[in-house]
Amino acid sequence: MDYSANITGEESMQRAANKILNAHASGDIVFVVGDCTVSYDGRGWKYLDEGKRSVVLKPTGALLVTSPEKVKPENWQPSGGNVTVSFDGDTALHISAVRENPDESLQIRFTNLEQSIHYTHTEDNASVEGTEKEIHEYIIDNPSEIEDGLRALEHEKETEFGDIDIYARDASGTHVILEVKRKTATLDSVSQLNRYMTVMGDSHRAILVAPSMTDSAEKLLNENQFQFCRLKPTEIL
Amino acid sequence: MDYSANITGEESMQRAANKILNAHASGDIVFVVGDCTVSYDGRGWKYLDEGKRSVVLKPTGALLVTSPEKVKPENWQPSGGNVTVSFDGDTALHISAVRENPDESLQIRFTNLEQSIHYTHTEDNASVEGTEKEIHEYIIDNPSEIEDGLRALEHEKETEFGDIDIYARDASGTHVILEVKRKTATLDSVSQLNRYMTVMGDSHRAILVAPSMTDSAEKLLNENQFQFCRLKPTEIL
DNA sequence: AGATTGAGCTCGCCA
DNA sequence: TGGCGAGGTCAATCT
Repeated sequence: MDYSANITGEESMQRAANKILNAHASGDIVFVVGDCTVSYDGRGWKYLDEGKRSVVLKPTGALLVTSPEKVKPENWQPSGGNVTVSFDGDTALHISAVRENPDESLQIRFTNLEQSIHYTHTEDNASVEGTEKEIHEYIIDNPSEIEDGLRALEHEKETEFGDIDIYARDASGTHVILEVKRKTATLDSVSQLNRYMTVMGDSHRAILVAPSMTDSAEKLLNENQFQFCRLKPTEIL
Repeated sequence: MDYSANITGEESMQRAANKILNAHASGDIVFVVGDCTVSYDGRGWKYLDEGKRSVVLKPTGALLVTSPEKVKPENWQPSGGNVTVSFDGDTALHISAVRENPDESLQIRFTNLEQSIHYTHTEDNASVEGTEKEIHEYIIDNPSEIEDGLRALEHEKETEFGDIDIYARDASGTHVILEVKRKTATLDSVSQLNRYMTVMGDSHRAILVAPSMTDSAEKLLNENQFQFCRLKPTEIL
Protein backbone atom coordinates (compact mmCIF):
# COMPACT_ATOMS: atom_id res chain seq x y z
CA MET A 1 0.00 0.00 0.00
CA ASP A 2 1.16 3.49 -0.87
CA TYR A 3 0.94 5.51 2.30
CA SER A 4 1.95 8.65 0.49
CA ALA A 5 -1.19 8.65 -1.63
CA ASN A 6 -4.11 10.94 -1.02
CA ILE A 7 -7.28 9.43 0.28
CA THR A 8 -10.28 9.25 -1.98
CA GLY A 9 -13.13 8.19 0.28
CA GLU A 10 -13.32 4.83 -1.39
CA GLU A 11 -11.34 2.98 1.18
CA SER A 12 -11.60 1.94 4.78
CA MET A 13 -11.51 4.49 7.57
CA GLN A 14 -8.45 2.81 8.99
CA ARG A 15 -6.57 2.94 5.75
CA ALA A 16 -7.47 6.59 5.17
CA ALA A 17 -6.49 7.49 8.71
CA ASN A 18 -3.12 5.80 8.30
CA LYS A 19 -2.41 7.78 5.17
CA ILE A 20 -3.04 11.04 6.97
CA LEU A 21 -1.02 9.96 9.98
CA ASN A 22 1.81 9.03 7.70
CA ALA A 23 1.67 12.20 5.63
CA HIS A 24 1.85 14.40 8.73
CA ALA A 25 4.63 12.31 10.25
CA SER A 26 6.67 12.71 7.09
CA GLY A 27 6.47 16.49 7.30
CA ASP A 28 3.87 17.18 4.64
CA ILE A 29 1.19 19.80 4.72
CA VAL A 30 -2.10 17.91 4.92
CA PHE A 31 -5.58 18.95 3.78
CA VAL A 32 -8.42 16.75 4.91
CA VAL A 33 -12.09 16.94 4.05
CA GLY A 34 -14.58 14.88 5.99
CA ASP A 35 -17.23 14.78 8.68
CA CYS A 36 -15.97 15.91 12.03
CA THR A 37 -16.70 17.60 15.30
CA VAL A 38 -14.37 20.28 16.58
CA SER A 39 -13.85 21.41 20.11
CA TYR A 40 -11.72 24.29 21.29
CA ASP A 41 -11.17 25.37 24.85
CA GLY A 42 -8.74 27.91 26.22
CA ARG A 43 -8.85 31.69 26.33
CA GLY A 44 -12.27 31.30 24.77
CA TRP A 45 -14.21 28.30 23.66
CA LYS A 46 -15.95 27.18 20.52
CA TYR A 47 -17.55 23.91 19.65
CA LEU A 48 -18.56 22.81 16.16
CA ASP A 49 -21.21 20.16 15.70
CA GLU A 50 -20.75 17.30 13.29
CA GLY A 51 -20.47 18.57 9.75
CA LYS A 52 -18.50 18.24 6.57
CA ARG A 53 -15.60 20.63 6.68
CA SER A 54 -11.90 20.84 5.89
CA VAL A 55 -8.86 20.88 8.10
CA VAL A 56 -5.30 21.93 7.33
CA LEU A 57 -2.46 20.47 9.35
CA LYS A 58 1.01 21.90 8.89
CA PRO A 59 4.33 20.33 9.82
CA THR A 60 4.98 23.05 12.40
CA GLY A 61 1.88 21.96 14.27
CA ALA A 62 -0.30 24.81 13.07
CA LEU A 63 -3.82 23.51 12.68
CA LEU A 64 -6.77 25.19 10.98
CA VAL A 65 -10.42 24.35 10.67
CA THR A 66 -11.38 26.19 7.51
CA SER A 67 -14.27 28.62 7.48
CA PRO A 68 -16.56 28.09 4.48
CA GLU A 69 -16.80 31.84 3.83
CA LYS A 70 -14.26 33.90 5.66
CA VAL A 71 -10.52 34.34 5.60
CA LYS A 72 -10.19 33.59 9.29
CA PRO A 73 -10.56 29.92 10.22
CA GLU A 74 -13.47 28.65 12.32
CA ASN A 75 -11.01 27.22 14.80
CA TRP A 76 -7.26 26.98 14.86
CA GLN A 77 -4.14 26.41 16.85
CA PRO A 78 -0.86 28.23 16.15
CA SER A 79 2.34 26.33 15.56
CA GLY A 80 4.51 25.30 18.45
CA GLY A 81 2.04 23.22 20.41
CA ASN A 82 1.80 19.50 20.89
CA VAL A 83 0.03 17.83 18.00
CA THR A 84 -0.99 14.21 17.95
CA VAL A 85 -2.81 12.40 15.18
CA SER A 86 -4.26 9.04 16.15
CA PHE A 87 -6.69 6.49 14.89
CA ASP A 88 -9.14 5.75 17.61
CA GLY A 89 -10.06 2.04 17.35
CA ASP A 90 -11.75 1.64 14.02
CA THR A 91 -14.20 4.49 14.16
CA ALA A 92 -12.54 7.88 14.23
CA LEU A 93 -9.44 9.87 13.38
CA HIS A 94 -8.51 12.15 16.22
CA ILE A 95 -6.35 15.25 15.82
CA SER A 96 -5.33 16.98 19.00
CA ALA A 97 -3.38 20.23 19.27
CA VAL A 98 -2.53 21.46 22.74
CA ARG A 99 -0.37 24.33 23.85
CA GLU A 100 0.44 25.94 27.17
CA ASN A 101 0.81 29.65 27.62
CA PRO A 102 -1.88 30.29 26.91
CA ASP A 103 -3.35 26.98 28.00
CA GLU A 104 -5.45 25.92 25.05
CA SER A 105 -6.67 22.77 23.44
CA LEU A 106 -8.11 22.03 20.01
CA GLN A 107 -9.62 18.61 19.40
CA ILE A 108 -10.90 17.38 16.06
CA ARG A 109 -12.67 14.08 15.65
CA PHE A 110 -13.26 12.79 12.12
CA THR A 111 -15.92 10.11 11.82
CA ASN A 112 -15.65 10.04 8.07
CA LEU A 113 -12.77 10.85 5.74
CA GLU A 114 -13.58 11.84 2.18
CA GLN A 115 -10.62 13.49 0.53
CA SER A 116 -7.11 14.59 1.30
CA ILE A 117 -4.08 16.22 -0.23
CA HIS A 118 -0.53 15.88 1.06
CA TYR A 119 2.20 18.07 -0.29
CA THR A 120 5.53 19.66 0.51
CA HIS A 121 5.90 23.38 0.17
CA THR A 122 8.91 24.48 -1.84
CA GLU A 123 10.84 27.51 -0.68
CA ASP A 124 10.57 30.80 -2.43
CA ASN A 125 11.74 34.35 -2.07
CA ALA A 126 9.12 36.69 -0.76
CA SER A 127 9.53 40.40 -0.83
CA VAL A 128 7.54 42.48 1.59
CA GLU A 129 7.75 46.19 1.96
CA GLY A 130 5.91 49.17 3.31
CA THR A 131 6.36 49.10 7.09
CA GLU A 132 6.06 51.83 9.66
CA LYS A 133 9.81 51.57 10.27
CA GLU A 134 10.41 52.76 6.71
CA ILE A 135 8.39 55.87 7.42
CA HIS A 136 10.43 56.47 10.56
CA GLU A 137 13.61 56.28 8.52
CA TYR A 138 12.24 58.69 5.99
CA ILE A 139 11.34 61.21 8.69
CA ILE A 140 14.71 60.85 10.37
CA ASP A 141 16.39 61.52 7.02
CA ASN A 142 13.99 64.32 6.07
CA PRO A 143 12.85 65.99 9.30
CA SER A 144 12.11 69.27 7.51
CA GLU A 145 9.17 67.49 5.84
CA ILE A 146 7.53 67.65 9.26
CA GLU A 147 8.62 71.13 10.20
CA ASP A 148 11.27 73.57 9.17
CA GLY A 149 14.31 73.39 11.40
CA LEU A 150 13.35 70.09 13.03
CA ARG A 151 16.17 67.70 13.88
CA ALA A 152 15.76 64.06 14.87
CA LEU A 153 17.54 63.16 18.11
CA GLU A 154 16.54 59.61 18.82
CA HIS A 155 14.61 56.75 17.24
CA GLU A 156 12.39 54.51 19.39
CA LYS A 157 13.31 56.42 22.54
CA GLU A 158 12.39 54.33 25.53
CA THR A 159 10.11 55.60 28.25
CA GLU A 160 8.31 53.99 31.11
CA PHE A 161 5.09 53.96 29.10
CA GLY A 162 6.32 52.74 25.75
CA ASP A 163 8.77 53.89 23.10
CA ILE A 164 8.56 57.29 21.45
CA ASP A 165 8.66 56.77 17.69
CA ILE A 166 10.92 59.74 17.04
CA TYR A 167 12.34 62.16 19.59
CA ALA A 168 13.37 65.45 18.04
CA ARG A 169 14.20 69.09 18.62
CA ASP A 170 12.65 72.07 16.87
CA ALA A 171 14.23 75.28 15.58
CA SER A 172 13.74 77.00 18.93
CA GLY A 173 15.40 74.17 20.86
CA THR A 174 12.19 72.71 22.29
CA HIS A 175 12.05 68.93 22.39
CA VAL A 176 9.41 67.31 20.24
CA ILE A 177 7.71 63.93 20.53
CA LEU A 178 6.61 62.39 17.22
CA GLU A 179 4.08 59.59 16.99
CA VAL A 180 3.93 58.11 13.51
CA LYS A 181 1.07 56.16 11.96
CA ARG A 182 1.10 54.74 8.45
CA LYS A 183 -2.64 55.00 8.19
CA THR A 184 -5.51 56.89 9.80
CA ALA A 185 -4.62 57.82 13.38
CA THR A 186 -7.15 56.93 16.08
CA LEU A 187 -7.87 57.86 19.68
CA ASP A 188 -5.21 55.39 20.72
CA SER A 189 -2.57 57.27 18.76
CA VAL A 190 -3.36 60.49 20.66
CA SER A 191 -3.40 58.59 23.94
CA GLN A 192 0.07 57.31 23.19
CA LEU A 193 1.28 60.89 22.80
CA ASN A 194 -0.53 61.71 26.01
CA ARG A 195 1.39 59.00 27.87
CA TYR A 196 4.71 60.21 26.54
CA MET A 197 3.89 63.77 27.60
CA THR A 198 2.99 62.48 31.05
CA VAL A 199 6.44 61.03 31.47
CA MET A 200 8.49 63.56 29.51
CA GLY A 201 6.88 66.70 30.85
CA ASP A 202 4.87 69.63 29.54
CA SER A 203 7.93 71.46 28.26
CA HIS A 204 7.72 69.13 25.25
CA ARG A 205 5.70 69.46 22.10
CA ALA A 206 3.79 66.53 20.66
CA ILE A 207 3.17 65.96 16.97
CA LEU A 208 1.05 63.22 15.46
CA VAL A 209 2.26 62.24 11.98
CA ALA A 210 -0.22 60.31 9.85
CA PRO A 211 -1.99 60.43 6.49
CA SER A 212 -5.23 61.31 8.29
CA MET A 213 -7.01 61.00 11.61
CA THR A 214 -10.49 60.17 12.85
CA ASP A 215 -12.78 62.95 14.05
CA SER A 216 -12.64 61.88 17.68
CA ALA A 217 -8.85 61.65 17.53
CA GLU A 218 -8.74 65.20 16.20
CA LYS A 219 -10.91 66.46 19.05
CA LEU A 220 -8.73 64.86 21.69
CA LEU A 221 -5.63 66.10 19.92
CA ASN A 222 -6.88 69.67 19.98
CA GLU A 223 -7.98 69.35 23.59
CA ASN A 224 -4.45 68.29 24.50
CA GLN A 225 -2.96 71.00 22.27
CA PHE A 226 -0.94 68.49 20.31
CA GLN A 227 -0.16 69.08 16.66
CA PHE A 228 -0.84 67.14 13.51
CA CYS A 229 1.29 66.67 10.43
CA ARG A 230 -0.13 65.02 7.34
CA LEU A 231 2.24 62.52 5.76
CA LYS A 232 1.17 59.88 3.26
CA PRO A 233 3.37 56.79 3.11
CA THR A 234 2.60 56.30 -0.57
CA GLU A 235 4.03 59.72 -1.38
CA ILE A 236 7.40 59.15 0.21
CA LEU A 237 8.22 55.54 -0.66
CA MET B 1 -15.55 14.12 -18.79
CA ASP B 2 -16.48 14.60 -15.16
CA TYR B 3 -15.91 18.25 -14.43
CA SER B 4 -16.76 17.73 -10.79
CA ALA B 5 -13.75 15.48 -10.21
CA ASN B 6 -10.60 16.60 -8.48
CA ILE B 7 -7.50 17.03 -10.53
CA THR B 8 -4.66 14.61 -10.09
CA GLY B 9 -1.80 16.12 -12.02
CA GLU B 10 -1.99 13.39 -14.62
CA GLU B 11 -3.99 15.35 -17.10
CA SER B 12 -3.59 18.35 -19.34
CA MET B 13 -3.31 21.84 -17.92
CA GLN B 14 -6.42 22.85 -19.81
CA ARG B 15 -8.47 20.02 -18.44
CA ALA B 16 -7.28 20.63 -14.88
CA ALA B 17 -7.98 24.34 -15.21
CA ASN B 18 -11.48 23.65 -16.45
CA LYS B 19 -12.20 21.47 -13.48
CA ILE B 20 -11.21 24.21 -11.08
CA LEU B 21 -13.12 26.83 -13.00
CA ASN B 22 -16.17 24.63 -12.93
CA ALA B 23 -15.89 23.76 -9.26
CA HIS B 24 -15.70 27.41 -8.27
CA ALA B 25 -18.54 28.36 -10.56
CA SER B 26 -20.73 25.71 -8.99
CA GLY B 27 -20.19 27.15 -5.53
CA ASP B 28 -17.70 24.67 -4.14
CA ILE B 29 -14.81 25.41 -1.85
CA VAL B 30 -11.69 24.70 -3.89
CA PHE B 31 -8.20 23.70 -2.72
CA VAL B 32 -5.49 23.77 -5.35
CA VAL B 33 -1.89 22.73 -5.09
CA GLY B 34 0.54 23.63 -7.83
CA ASP B 35 3.32 25.90 -9.00
CA CYS B 36 2.36 29.53 -9.00
CA THR B 37 3.44 33.11 -8.58
CA VAL B 38 1.42 35.41 -6.37
CA SER B 39 1.21 39.15 -6.49
CA TYR B 40 -0.60 41.41 -4.07
CA ASP B 41 -0.83 45.16 -4.25
CA GLY B 42 -2.98 47.51 -2.21
CA ARG B 43 -2.54 48.87 1.29
CA GLY B 44 0.76 47.03 1.26
CA TRP B 45 2.40 44.78 -1.27
CA LYS B 46 3.81 41.32 -1.33
CA TYR B 47 5.08 39.26 -4.19
CA LEU B 48 5.79 35.54 -4.07
CA ASP B 49 8.16 33.97 -6.57
CA GLU B 50 7.31 30.80 -8.40
CA GLY B 51 6.93 27.93 -5.99
CA LYS B 52 4.75 24.99 -5.10
CA ARG B 53 2.06 26.14 -2.72
CA SER B 54 -1.63 25.78 -2.05
CA VAL B 55 -4.52 28.11 -2.58
CA VAL B 56 -8.02 28.05 -1.12
CA LEU B 57 -10.85 29.68 -3.02
CA LYS B 58 -14.21 30.03 -1.32
CA PRO B 59 -17.59 30.65 -2.94
CA THR B 60 -17.84 34.05 -1.20
CA GLY B 61 -14.74 35.16 -3.06
CA ALA B 62 -12.43 34.82 -0.09
CA LEU B 63 -9.04 33.72 -1.38
CA LEU B 64 -6.07 32.45 0.61
CA VAL B 65 -2.52 31.56 -0.31
CA THR B 66 -1.61 29.15 2.45
CA SER B 67 1.46 29.68 4.56
CA PRO B 68 3.50 26.50 4.97
CA GLU B 69 4.04 27.13 8.68
CA LYS B 70 1.78 29.76 10.12
CA VAL B 71 -1.91 30.15 10.76
CA LYS B 72 -2.05 33.40 8.83
CA PRO B 73 -1.96 33.03 5.05
CA GLU B 74 0.96 34.31 2.98
CA ASN B 75 -1.45 36.37 0.94
CA TRP B 76 -5.20 36.68 0.92
CA GLN B 77 -8.24 38.62 -0.13
CA PRO B 78 -11.38 38.84 2.02
CA SER B 79 -14.75 37.90 0.62
CA GLY B 80 -16.85 40.44 -1.20
CA GLY B 81 -14.45 41.37 -3.96
CA ASN B 82 -14.49 40.54 -7.65
CA VAL B 83 -13.05 37.12 -8.32
CA THR B 84 -12.34 35.76 -11.74
CA VAL B 85 -10.84 32.39 -12.60
CA SER B 86 -9.62 32.06 -16.15
CA PHE B 87 -7.51 29.81 -18.27
CA ASP B 88 -4.96 31.91 -20.05
CA GLY B 89 -4.34 30.35 -23.46
CA ASP B 90 -2.94 26.91 -22.81
CA THR B 91 -0.25 27.82 -20.34
CA ALA B 92 -1.60 29.17 -17.09
CA LEU B 93 -4.57 29.30 -14.75
CA HIS B 94 -5.14 32.81 -13.52
CA ILE B 95 -7.05 33.66 -10.36
CA SER B 96 -7.72 37.32 -9.77
CA ALA B 97 -9.36 38.83 -6.70
CA VAL B 98 -9.90 42.57 -6.70
CA ARG B 99 -11.75 44.79 -4.28
CA GLU B 100 -12.21 48.49 -3.87
CA ASN B 101 -12.24 50.19 -0.52
CA PRO B 102 -9.56 49.49 0.17
CA ASP B 103 -8.31 49.29 -3.38
CA GLU B 104 -6.48 45.99 -3.50
CA SER B 105 -5.63 43.30 -5.96
CA LEU B 106 -4.45 39.74 -5.55
CA GLN B 107 -3.28 37.88 -8.62
CA ILE B 108 -2.33 34.23 -8.71
CA ARG B 109 -0.85 32.58 -11.77
CA PHE B 110 -0.59 28.79 -11.80
CA THR B 111 1.80 27.38 -14.38
CA ASN B 112 1.31 23.86 -13.15
CA LEU B 113 -1.62 22.20 -11.40
CA GLU B 114 -0.93 19.13 -9.32
CA GLN B 115 -3.83 18.38 -7.04
CA SER B 116 -7.19 19.76 -6.07
CA ILE B 117 -10.16 19.12 -3.83
CA HIS B 118 -13.64 20.50 -4.38
CA TYR B 119 -16.25 20.20 -1.70
CA THR B 120 -19.38 21.77 -0.31
CA HIS B 121 -19.45 22.73 3.31
CA THR B 122 -22.50 21.46 5.18
CA GLU B 123 -24.12 23.74 7.69
CA ASP B 124 -23.70 23.13 11.35
CA ASN B 125 -24.57 24.71 14.64
CA ALA B 126 -21.65 26.45 16.18
CA SER B 127 -21.76 27.60 19.73
CA VAL B 128 -19.45 30.41 20.66
CA GLU B 129 -19.23 31.97 24.05
CA GLY B 130 -16.89 33.91 26.24
CA THR B 131 -17.06 37.53 25.17
CA GLU B 132 -16.33 40.74 27.01
CA LYS B 133 -20.06 41.59 26.85
CA GLU B 134 -20.81 38.61 29.09
CA ILE B 135 -18.48 39.98 31.72
CA HIS B 136 -20.22 43.35 31.47
CA GLU B 137 -23.55 41.66 32.12
CA TYR B 138 -22.14 39.81 35.08
CA ILE B 139 -20.84 43.03 36.62
CA ILE B 140 -24.11 44.85 35.99
CA ASP B 141 -25.94 42.02 37.73
CA ASN B 142 -23.37 41.70 40.51
CA PRO B 143 -21.86 45.15 41.07
CA SER B 144 -20.96 44.33 44.66
CA GLU B 145 -18.33 41.96 43.28
CA ILE B 146 -16.42 45.08 42.30
CA GLU B 147 -17.08 47.11 45.41
CA ASP B 148 -19.58 47.10 48.24
CA GLY B 149 -22.45 49.45 47.61
CA LEU B 150 -21.70 49.94 43.90
CA ARG B 151 -24.67 50.34 41.55
CA ALA B 152 -24.53 50.16 37.76
CA LEU B 153 -26.15 53.16 36.06
CA GLU B 154 -25.42 52.69 32.39
CA HIS B 155 -23.89 50.17 30.01
CA GLU B 156 -21.73 51.35 27.10
CA LYS B 157 -22.25 55.00 28.03
CA GLU B 158 -21.31 57.13 25.07
CA THR B 159 -18.75 59.88 25.35
CA GLU B 160 -16.92 61.98 22.84
CA PHE B 161 -13.87 59.75 23.19
CA GLY B 162 -15.43 56.32 23.12
CA ASP B 163 -17.95 54.34 25.15
CA ILE B 164 -17.53 53.76 28.86
CA ASP B 165 -17.94 50.04 29.51
CA ILE B 166 -19.96 50.50 32.69
CA TYR B 167 -20.95 53.77 34.31
CA ALA B 168 -21.78 53.37 38.00
CA ARG B 169 -22.22 55.05 41.34
CA ASP B 170 -20.54 54.10 44.59
CA ALA B 171 -21.90 53.96 48.17
CA SER B 172 -21.02 57.61 48.76
CA GLY B 173 -22.78 58.76 45.60
CA THR B 174 -19.64 59.41 43.55
CA HIS B 175 -19.86 58.39 39.91
CA VAL B 176 -17.54 55.61 38.83
CA ILE B 177 -16.12 54.73 35.41
CA LEU B 178 -15.41 51.03 34.87
CA GLU B 179 -13.16 49.75 32.11
CA VAL B 180 -13.41 45.99 31.72
CA LYS B 181 -10.85 43.66 30.16
CA ARG B 182 -11.25 39.92 29.89
CA LYS B 183 -7.53 39.37 29.98
CA THR B 184 -4.40 41.20 31.10
CA ALA B 185 -4.94 44.97 30.92
CA THR B 186 -2.32 47.03 29.10
CA LEU B 187 -1.27 50.65 28.83
CA ASP B 188 -4.08 51.15 26.35
CA SER B 189 -6.67 50.12 28.92
CA VAL B 190 -5.44 52.79 31.34
CA SER B 191 -5.34 55.36 28.55
CA GLN B 192 -8.97 54.61 27.79
CA LEU B 193 -9.87 55.39 31.41
CA ASN B 194 -7.78 58.51 31.10
CA ARG B 195 -9.79 59.68 28.11
CA TYR B 196 -13.07 59.08 29.89
CA MET B 197 -11.85 61.04 32.92
CA THR B 198 -10.82 63.86 30.58
CA VAL B 199 -14.35 64.17 29.31
CA MET B 200 -16.30 63.26 32.46
CA GLY B 201 -14.31 65.29 34.92
CA ASP B 202 -12.13 64.71 37.97
CA SER B 203 -15.10 64.32 40.30
CA HIS B 204 -15.32 60.76 38.96
CA ARG B 205 -13.51 57.67 40.09
CA ALA B 206 -11.99 55.25 37.58
CA ILE B 207 -11.70 51.51 38.10
CA LEU B 208 -9.95 49.08 35.81
CA VAL B 209 -11.48 45.60 36.00
CA ALA B 210 -9.34 42.77 34.64
CA PRO B 211 -7.81 39.45 35.67
CA SER B 212 -4.38 41.11 35.76
CA MET B 213 -2.39 43.99 34.33
CA THR B 214 1.06 44.61 32.94
CA ASP B 215 3.69 46.38 35.05
CA SER B 216 3.69 49.51 32.93
CA ALA B 217 -0.10 49.65 33.02
CA GLU B 218 0.04 49.45 36.81
CA LYS B 219 2.51 52.32 36.97
CA LEU B 220 0.37 54.55 34.81
CA LEU B 221 -2.73 53.53 36.75
CA ASN B 222 -1.11 54.53 40.03
CA GLU B 223 0.18 57.75 38.56
CA ASN B 224 -3.37 58.64 37.53
CA GLN B 225 -4.74 57.48 40.87
CA PHE B 226 -7.12 55.06 39.24
CA GLN B 227 -8.11 51.85 40.95
CA PHE B 228 -7.84 48.21 40.01
CA CYS B 229 -10.22 45.35 40.64
CA ARG B 230 -9.18 41.79 39.89
CA LEU B 231 -11.87 39.77 38.15
CA LYS B 232 -11.22 36.50 36.34
CA PRO B 233 -13.72 35.63 33.58
CA THR B 234 -13.25 31.93 34.21
CA GLU B 235 -14.41 32.34 37.79
CA ILE B 236 -17.69 34.01 36.98
CA LEU B 237 -18.92 32.18 33.90
C1' DA C 1 -20.15 53.15 3.16
C1' DG C 2 -17.39 54.80 6.96
C1' DA C 3 -15.97 54.60 11.83
C1' DT C 4 -15.05 52.20 15.86
C1' DT C 5 -13.63 48.30 18.57
C1' DG C 6 -12.86 43.60 20.01
C1' DA C 7 -10.19 39.39 19.07
C1' DG C 8 -8.89 32.61 21.39
C1' DC C 9 -6.47 38.27 17.50
C1' DT C 10 -1.35 36.44 15.03
C1' DC C 11 3.23 37.51 14.65
C1' DG C 12 7.67 39.51 15.41
C1' DC C 13 10.85 41.98 18.21
C1' DC C 14 13.27 42.89 22.15
C1' DA C 15 14.43 43.14 27.08
C1' DT D 1 9.55 34.06 28.43
C1' DG D 2 6.58 38.06 28.66
C1' DG D 3 5.37 42.47 27.35
C1' DC D 4 4.52 45.48 23.67
C1' DG D 5 3.13 47.18 19.19
C1' DA D 6 2.04 46.50 14.23
C1' DG D 7 -1.06 44.53 10.96
C1' DG D 8 -2.77 44.51 3.93
C1' DT D 9 -4.94 43.02 10.77
C1' DC D 10 -10.30 40.56 10.13
C1' DA D 11 -14.96 40.87 11.19
C1' DA D 12 -18.94 42.60 13.70
C1' DT D 13 -21.63 46.38 14.96
C1' DC D 14 -23.53 50.78 14.74
C1' DT D 15 -24.16 55.32 12.50
